[in-house]
Amino acid sequence: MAGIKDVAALAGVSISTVSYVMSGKRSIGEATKAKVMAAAKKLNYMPNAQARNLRGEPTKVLALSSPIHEYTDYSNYAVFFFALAMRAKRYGYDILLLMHEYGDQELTRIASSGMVDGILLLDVVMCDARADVARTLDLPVVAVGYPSNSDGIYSVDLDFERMGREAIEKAYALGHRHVLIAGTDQSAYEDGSNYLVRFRDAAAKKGDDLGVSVLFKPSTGFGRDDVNLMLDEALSEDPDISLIICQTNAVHITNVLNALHMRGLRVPEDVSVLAACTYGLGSLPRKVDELPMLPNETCSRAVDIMMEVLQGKRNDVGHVELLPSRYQARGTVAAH
Amino acid sequence: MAGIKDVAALAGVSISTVSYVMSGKRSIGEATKAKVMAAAKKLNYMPNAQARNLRGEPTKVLALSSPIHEYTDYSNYAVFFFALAMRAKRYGYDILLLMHEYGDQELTRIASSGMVDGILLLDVVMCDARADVARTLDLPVVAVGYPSNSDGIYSVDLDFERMGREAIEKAYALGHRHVLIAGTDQSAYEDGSNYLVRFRDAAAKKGDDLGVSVLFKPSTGFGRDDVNLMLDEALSEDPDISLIICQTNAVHITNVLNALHMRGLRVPEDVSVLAACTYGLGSLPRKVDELPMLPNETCSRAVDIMMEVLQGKRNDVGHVELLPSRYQARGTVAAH
DNA sequence: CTGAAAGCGCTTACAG
DNA sequence: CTGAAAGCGCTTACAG
Repeated sequence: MAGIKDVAALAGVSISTVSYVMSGKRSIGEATKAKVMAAAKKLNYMPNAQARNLRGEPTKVLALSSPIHEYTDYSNYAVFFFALAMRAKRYGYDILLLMHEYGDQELTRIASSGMVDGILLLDVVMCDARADVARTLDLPVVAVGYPSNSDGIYSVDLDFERMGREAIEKAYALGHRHVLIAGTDQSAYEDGSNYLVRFRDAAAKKGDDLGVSVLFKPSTGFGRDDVNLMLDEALSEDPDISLIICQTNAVHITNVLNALHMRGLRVPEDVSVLAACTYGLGSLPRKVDELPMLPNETCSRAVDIMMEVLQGKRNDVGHVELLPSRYQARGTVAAH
Repeated sequence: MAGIKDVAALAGVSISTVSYVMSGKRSIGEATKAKVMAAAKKLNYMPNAQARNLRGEPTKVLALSSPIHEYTDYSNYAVFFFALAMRAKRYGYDILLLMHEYGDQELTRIASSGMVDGILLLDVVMCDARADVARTLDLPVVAVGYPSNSDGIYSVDLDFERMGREAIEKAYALGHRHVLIAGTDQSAYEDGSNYLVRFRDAAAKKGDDLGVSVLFKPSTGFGRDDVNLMLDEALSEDPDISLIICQTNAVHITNVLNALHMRGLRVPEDVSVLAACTYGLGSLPRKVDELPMLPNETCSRAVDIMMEVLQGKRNDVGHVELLPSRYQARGTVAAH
């Protein structure tokens, strides 16, 4: 691995000259510059990043803390990963992956290692230990997700409470008075998975306000039998359900549609179906009205904010940015 | 951010003493050690990784090169990501993500930056430019996948050629003489996606040897209509097809099963269905016989080999390790 | 049992 | 237009 000394020796100049040629921070005689360039190219020289970092230059690496849980859905995760990484790349930043279950220790370790310029947080829970640790670090932290302890970090998220309210308002406007929220795994709600809880609770609250009955059923699984059991329970508790909001995934929703079909219920004539907080259902063969996650939007924004902070353009730690979702109509929600 | 000087000052000792206490590479008086530990804890001190690296210590970071293509399936990717990252974590290594479309320039940059101890390659194509670059680096490179230019790196992969042969051998043994391979997107084959090509070509070759007709149909999409069109074409070209090998994904396979059902064809009585080179179909409601990818096995092995190389335990660059797949019988393949 | 000093590969004031 | 030297935060021979 060629170092700056090797290049200097080969070009017959001092190492500072090599450094200045590489950085372009000083005007250099054409002849010298050419010699240095030739030597650098010949030796395949690139400055050692560690040495630059020691001098206080940015590492051009962002840490991405994304703890893995039992119920972690790899495919949804990947979308966020990629979105963040792609955006970071546009700014010349690489991503260092941290996926410990307990992300907070990890954070301290990486922050003091000096290997990254900032930290991105994924899979944020309502009360996130990492947000508290962030306060003690002298590195900027931007969360995709909105913890309750959000001072000390920057947060970007969809406005899930608004999404929950809008879903029920829309239902109300269309004449629905009995709504079922078919949720995902119970444990995800108990662990405080941010968006699930916010959406559900805001929907329930709005239901109370408007006089819309909102029944919540977490799922025990996504298979046909699980779905049938869930529907049996729900319909026996409230036979008047006319709108089902699925806060789940493609497989589950497919099975819900199948189950309704089997019961002779037409969509949307008899029952309306809406997917909320879901990913990329648009590419599936079976279309459903959707209040989708917008991972690209949130992740892009998170990286943009990180860049603004790193460039010293903002100084409002604790700022929370909530983006609106976009309703995708696909013909499965109708008036009742 | 507290440095070694701060700790030394607070503890009233020299920085070398602090260093030795932290590393444990020298015996230190109990009193001094206690003072240093207390100071370090109080200041939340952790050694700066950049500085250590400059001194030649390992960075404990592995680069993961995983170029993104148009047809990249995020969810499958994620499985490999996670498997590699989890295994690396067991050895105390973090992962630095590189996802440029042209991974080779990226590789040179990272290698000379000194930020990583080694490089892992994902999404390897038949003739992979990155493998050639690897030769010029003085960092170990381990590929998950088996390029044709595999000297200069270490490679780990499933034995897809063997998998292809075994699929046809099994078909032959069960009396099938007309087999359809329903493939994924044509472009994936054209780009030389390693495993797809190896499996298909080995299957075709074995078909020739045994007198089994092997028809290959790439897919134009995974939806119901795409599948029906593909089946129409295939069955008109060879009406005697009795086994369909799907080299695709869950959505596609589901639609193949549906399409067969619609045509009044029973599985496996009339047509057998086998999934090959697929991911985690076991968790889907609809079970299918499968020759699955084993991402955990391959990725674990890749990281293990990387560690062996880093520890100087092996010196056989160019080594290729091919792991056998495991046939998962689930009742959709029968005698004909 | 502990410390002063060299050096890892760079960048950047300070000189000329 | 170019160079000699200090220093980033560590580790480790070299001394005592």
